[in-house]
Amino acid sequence: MGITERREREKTERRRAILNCAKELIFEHGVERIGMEDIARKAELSKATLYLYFSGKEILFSEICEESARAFLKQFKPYWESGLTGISALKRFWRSYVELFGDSNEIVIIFNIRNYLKSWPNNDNAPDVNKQHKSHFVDAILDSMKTIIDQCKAEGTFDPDLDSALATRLILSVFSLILSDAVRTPFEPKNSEDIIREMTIALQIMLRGFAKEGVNRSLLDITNF
Amino acid sequence: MGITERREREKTERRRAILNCAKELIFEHGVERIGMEDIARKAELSKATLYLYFSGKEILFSEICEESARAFLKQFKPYWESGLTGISALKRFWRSYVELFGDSNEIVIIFNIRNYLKSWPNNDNAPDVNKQHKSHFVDAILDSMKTIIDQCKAEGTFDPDLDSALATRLILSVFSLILSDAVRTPFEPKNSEDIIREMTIALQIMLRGFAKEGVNRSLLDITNF
Amino acid sequence: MGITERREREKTERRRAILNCAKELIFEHGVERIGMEDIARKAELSKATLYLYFSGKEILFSEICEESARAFLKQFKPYWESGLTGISALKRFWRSYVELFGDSNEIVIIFNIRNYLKSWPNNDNAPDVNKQHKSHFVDAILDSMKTIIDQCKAEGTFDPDLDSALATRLILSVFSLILSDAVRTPFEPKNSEDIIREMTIALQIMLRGFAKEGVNRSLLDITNF
Amino acid sequence: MGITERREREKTERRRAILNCAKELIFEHGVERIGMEDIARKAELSKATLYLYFSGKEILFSEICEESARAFLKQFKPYWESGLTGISALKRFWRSYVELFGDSNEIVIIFNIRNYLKSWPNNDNAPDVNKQHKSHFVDAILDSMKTIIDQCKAEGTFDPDLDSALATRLILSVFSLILSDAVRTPFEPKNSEDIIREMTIALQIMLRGFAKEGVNRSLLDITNF
DNA sequence: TATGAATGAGTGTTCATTCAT
DNA sequence: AATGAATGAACACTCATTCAT
Repeated sequence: MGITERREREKTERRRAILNCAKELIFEHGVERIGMEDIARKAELSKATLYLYFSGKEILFSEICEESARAFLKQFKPYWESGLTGISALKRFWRSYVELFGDSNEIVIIFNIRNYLKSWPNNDNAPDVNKQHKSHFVDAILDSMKTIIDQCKAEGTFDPDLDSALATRLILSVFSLILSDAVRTPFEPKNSEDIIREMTIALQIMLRGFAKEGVNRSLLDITNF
Repeated sequence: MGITERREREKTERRRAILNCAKELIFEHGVERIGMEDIARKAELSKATLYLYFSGKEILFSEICEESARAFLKQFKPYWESGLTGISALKRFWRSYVELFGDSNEIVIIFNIRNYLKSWPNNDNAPDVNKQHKSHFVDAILDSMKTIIDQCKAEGTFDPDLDSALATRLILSVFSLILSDAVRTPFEPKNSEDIIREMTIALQIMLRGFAKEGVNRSLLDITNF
Repeated sequence: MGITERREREKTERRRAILNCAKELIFEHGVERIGMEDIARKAELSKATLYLYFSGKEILFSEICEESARAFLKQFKPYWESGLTGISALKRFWRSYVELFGDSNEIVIIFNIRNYLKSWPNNDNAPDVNKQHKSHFVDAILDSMKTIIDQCKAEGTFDPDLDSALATRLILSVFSLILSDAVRTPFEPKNSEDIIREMTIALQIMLRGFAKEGVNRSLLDITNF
Repeated sequence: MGITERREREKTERRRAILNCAKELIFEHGVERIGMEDIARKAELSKATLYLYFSGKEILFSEICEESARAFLKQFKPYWESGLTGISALKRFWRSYVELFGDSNEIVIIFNIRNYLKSWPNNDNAPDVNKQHKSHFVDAILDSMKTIIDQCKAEGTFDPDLDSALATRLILSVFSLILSDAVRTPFEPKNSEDIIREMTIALQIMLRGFAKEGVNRSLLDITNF
C-alpha cells in the first residue's frame, strides 16, 4: 500500500526537481535563453522524460509561476480575510512576500517567466483550458493587491482619485523591472536580500505617491509591521 | 567631390529608411516577432543588404533606441543647461518627452527594443566596442534624469534619503511596463495619447513618492508647465 | 537582362533537382520512410535550403504529384476534347499514360505519395488554400476518367448500371496496388516496363468487367490504338 | 495442473483483449495514427505489459491479420475441399467472407494493417522467423484464391490466358482500396454493409473481366449462392 | 505478472548570418 | 552597392522500446 504513496511522492519530487532545475537555469541565464534540452541536461534526464511531467514548455514555465503564487496566496489569504485595514493588509501583503521570497530567487524567476510567457504568440487553436489557466494564481495575487488598494482608497488612506488598476500595474512593473535588472547583470548577480531591499524602498515610494494628501507618512511605513 | 557627399547622404537615408521600417514592424507586431526577413521585405531590400548598413540584428535594433535618445537629448539638453531648478527641469524633461514622443509610437518601440536587447545573450567574444556602445545615448537620458533627481534632492524638493539611481530606474520601469502592456494587447492598441496619459499619472505618483515630506503637491504637478 | 532569366532558370532547375531527389528516395525506400533530412542530403543541400523552394514537406510531396498530373493532362486533354468516342478516349487515355510514365518510375511515386498524403492528419487550421489545391491536378485526372466512363456508358459500350465513381476508384485502386507491390519488393525492383504491362492487363480486365453484356472484346482492346 | 491451464487461458484472453482494443482504435482512427500508448490506455494496461504479450508493434498488428485470416480459413476450407467447381468455390469464398466480416469492421482493419505493415522498413537484422511468419495465414487466403482462379481457368469459366497471380492481386487491391477509402473518411464512416456491397459489385466486375469470352454472366453472379 | 519511469533517435521547421556574383 | 542563395545550429516535440522494481 505504501508503494503507491512512495511512487506518488517520488513523482512529485521529480516534478519539483525539474522545476528547480528550470528555475536555476532561468535565474542564471534568463528565460529566453533556456530550452527543454538545457533543463533536461541539468535535471540529468532525457528531454523526453520532461514531457512525462510537463506537457510542454509553456506549461512547465507557467507551473513555476503558479507554484509560487499558490504558496504566496496560501500564506497571505488568511490574514487578509481577518478584517485588516487596507494599509495593514498591504503591510501584511508585503510581509508575506518578503517571508516567502526574501531569501530565494524565486520571485526573480517568476517575473522573468511571466514577462516571457506574455510575449508568446497566442495559440488561437490551443485548447481553451490553457488560456483560462494561464496565470490563474498569479492573477489572483494581482487581484488581491487591487482589492487592497481599493480598500485603502475607501478608508481614506489613498488618494480617492487613484486608479487602482493602474496602481496595481505600477507596483507590478516596478517589481518586475527591479527583478529584471537584477537578473540581467549576470556578472554581479544581486542576492535576494538586495533585491528585497530595493523593492521595499520602491514600494514605499509608490505608497507615498498613492497616499491621499496629508496622510502621515509613518502610517504608510511598510517596514514597521 | 560632390559625388562622395551624395553617396554619403544616400547611405544615411537608406539607414533611416531601414530603421523606420523596423520601427513600424516592431510597433505592429512586437520586437520578438519580427526578423531580419521581415524588415528586409518591408524596406524592399534584400536581407543581405541590411547587413551592409547594420552589422547585425542587435546593432540595428539598438540603433533605433540611440536615434530617438539622440533626438530627445538634442531637444532637452539646451533647457536643462540654462539653470532651471530641479523640479522645473523635471517638468521640462517630461515636456520634451511628450512633445517628442507624444504623438508617435516611437517611445513604445524604444522600450520594446530595450527590454528585448537586454534579454540577449552576452556575446563574450564580441568586440568590446559593442558592450560600451550598447546604449550610450539611452543611458545619457537616464543619467540626465538621475542628475535632475539629485538636484531636486539638493534643492529640498525630494526626500534627501532618496536613492537617485533607484528612483531613475523606477521611473524607467514604470514607463517600460506601461509601454509593454500597451503593445502586448494588439487587438485594441492603445494610441500614444492614452499611453502618455497613463505615463503622466504614473510619473506624478512617483514624484509624490519621491518628494520630501511636507512639500506641496502643486509644486510637483508636471502637467502644469 | 539575361541574368534574371538565368537565375529564374537555375531556380527552376534546383526545384526540379530537389523533386527528383525526393522521387528517387521515395522510389527506393517508400514515402513514409524519408524525411526532409534525407532529401536534403541526397540533393546535397542543407535542410534549410529545401524550405527556400518548398514551404513544407507536404507541399514538396504534393508538388511531385501535381507536376506529373499536369504533364499528363497536358498530353491527354487535346485528344480528349477532339470528339473521340468514349472507348477511344479511354484508349487514348491509356496511351498518354504509357507514353508519359511507361519508361520512368514517376507513376509509382505519385501513387505512393498520394496514399501517404491522404493518411495525414487534417490540419484544420491550415490555410484553406492548401485544402483546395491539395490535389487539384491529380483529381482532374480522375475526373477525366470518370467522364470518359460516363461517356462509354452513354454510348452503350459499358454496362448502363455501372457506377462510374466506383469504376474510377476501382481502376485507381488497381493501379495503386500494382505500383505499391512493385515498390514494396526492393530486392527485385520491377522496372517500369513490367509495371506497365501488368497495368495494361489489369485495365483490360476491368474494362471487360465494365462492358455491357455482349459487347465485342476486340472493341475494348486497349493495346490496339 | 489446472493452474497452468488457467494461466494459459488468461494469457490468451489478455492477448485477445489487447487485439480487440487495437482493432477498435484502428477502425476509429486509422493504423497510422495509433501508437502503443493508445492501445495500452484503451486496454487499461501499461505500455510495458503490451510487450509481454507481443514482442513489438509490428507483431501485434500482424497478429490481428493472422487471427482473422485463421478464422476465415477455418470457415472456408471445409467447403472448398469438398469438391466444388471453381466458380462455386468462388461464390462460397465470397459467402464466407461476407458471413465472417459482413457485419463487423474486422476486414477494414485487416487491410488497413496489411497496407501499413507493408510500408515498414525491412529489419534486415531481425530474426528470419519474422519474415516467414509475417503473413502466413493472410497469404494462405490469397493462395486459396489463386488456386480457385486456376480451377476456374481449368474448367473453362475464366479466360485461359488470365494470370492467376495477377488476378488474385487485383482482387486484393480492389478490396484494399475500397476499405482504405472507407476508413479515410472518418466523418461519415461507411458501415460494413455498405463496404460489403461495394466489394460485391467490384468483385462482380472483376469476375466478368476474368471470364472467358462468351461465358454467361448469370454463371458468374456471386450474389446468387 | 505487471508497470511506472525513462530514453535515444528521430521529426519538421525557423532564422540570423554569410558569400559568390 | 546589392542580392539570391545557402546554411548551421537551434527549436519543441514524439514514440517504440527497455528495465528496475
